[in-house]
Amino acid sequence: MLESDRPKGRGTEARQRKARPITRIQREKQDLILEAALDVFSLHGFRGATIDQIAEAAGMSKPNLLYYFPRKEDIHKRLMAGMLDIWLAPLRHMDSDGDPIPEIRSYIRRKLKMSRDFPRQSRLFANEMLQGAPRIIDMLEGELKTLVDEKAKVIGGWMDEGKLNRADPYHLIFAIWATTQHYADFDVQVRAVLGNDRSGEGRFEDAACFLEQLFMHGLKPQRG
Amino acid sequence: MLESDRPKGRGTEARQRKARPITRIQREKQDLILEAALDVFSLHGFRGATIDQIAEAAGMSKPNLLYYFPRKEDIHKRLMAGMLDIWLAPLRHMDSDGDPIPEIRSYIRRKLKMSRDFPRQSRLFANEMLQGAPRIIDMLEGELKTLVDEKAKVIGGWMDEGKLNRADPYHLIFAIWATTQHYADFDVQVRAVLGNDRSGEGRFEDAACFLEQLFMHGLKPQRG
DNA sequence: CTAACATTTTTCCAACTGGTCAAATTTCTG
DNA sequence: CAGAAATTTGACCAGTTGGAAAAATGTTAG
Repeated sequence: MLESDRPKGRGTEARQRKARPITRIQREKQDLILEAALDVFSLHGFRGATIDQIAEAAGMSKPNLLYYFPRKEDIHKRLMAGMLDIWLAPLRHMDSDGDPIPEIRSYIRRKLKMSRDFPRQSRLFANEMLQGAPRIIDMLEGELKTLVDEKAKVIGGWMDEGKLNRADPYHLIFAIWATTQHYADFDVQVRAVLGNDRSGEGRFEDAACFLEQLFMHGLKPQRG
Repeated sequence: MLESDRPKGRGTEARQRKARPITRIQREKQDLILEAALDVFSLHGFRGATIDQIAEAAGMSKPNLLYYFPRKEDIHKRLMAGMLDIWLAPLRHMDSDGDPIPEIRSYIRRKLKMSRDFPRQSRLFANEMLQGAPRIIDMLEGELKTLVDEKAKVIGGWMDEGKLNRADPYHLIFAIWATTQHYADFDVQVRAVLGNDRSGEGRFEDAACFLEQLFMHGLKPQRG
């Protein structure tokens, strides 16, 4: 039987039975491990990543790593939680009392900034999605859906007021997610296509301009 | 040392040393294997997938599978080639002599159809991208870049003629890729958010309508 | 039918996997 | 500094992994 299908019995904090205060070393080493694990998991996915890889990247032995996170799953779970906060923040921030056009414009910018500043988190998320989101499906159907439903209603309201062209708010959100994530998740492809010249820093500025234009005006010229 | 980093010496067709004609059984079994492997690789990525899984999905023993594809890599390589054909076809099909607006509109439709009809290929591609495209980086910088450069020039020409709003053609292509792939790669998320009601057949029709509207008109109403 | 070839199965292996355990070492607290 | 607690290490384990070898079984052209 494969390890990813096997049900796990115990909870996360197997080692801290008596809720001792967390030491300095504990915090430092845990951060070190999570940092290394983010590299590895975001590159190979849960199944493709190994504890040895993570331990080596964190500069410690495997048993030592397992002292802090008794199971591979535990590390992944922690990363997942942190990542989801980052991932959801830009949408959470969209203000129903603001002006529709600037609100959406700045939502796009925030989401794109997230792709630039936290590409590994984005890829971690993408990896989980590709695998059918086995470890966060509940969160998708709960927290995420709730948030999206709420924001879709807001956007729909703006459209009712004639402040935005009528369109499906859900698919609009999908489109923003997709276009912004692309620059983190498909980074290699973007670099390969743009070549070395335009794949550096200016890349994200170009993307921001383009996306703003796309979402605001579309492609069809307004003279015919 | 990890298997993904280890250099491989021999070529693909280790077993067919004297170029014998391919038998009926060979073709059938190879197809069966590739079909099964597409399931597994697209779900777990190269490192996460195991030969055992593929063999079981194909209904044969592991050594039997290895008789047809001596190395795990060989299967993946074959899938990659087939996938790239499918992946590139919609863009190849865009006609520089056609009308810009309808051409782009139908390109979007073709690409979205690809996501609907070949989601596993799309996810296989996405998996490879997330991992930094180690096995197809040459193809990206060669074949793909060439094609995109060519089509970007075409689109740029259309813009020069005033038939399209001015925008960066490369980022336009990225946006079309991103938005259409999303429905294959992030299928779970889309389903989770839309719920059971609207996540069925109509989903892709809704998406097509939305994307058409987005790329043609954008969000800003044209009365101010 | 039968020899030559193609296919399949059985057995096996060394490396890697996630994880355990007890002993050794380091760090903190009084 | 001493003792207790926290941390690190090395040895180990059972299951999995990609793959090899050879024997056993099918298939087919002459």
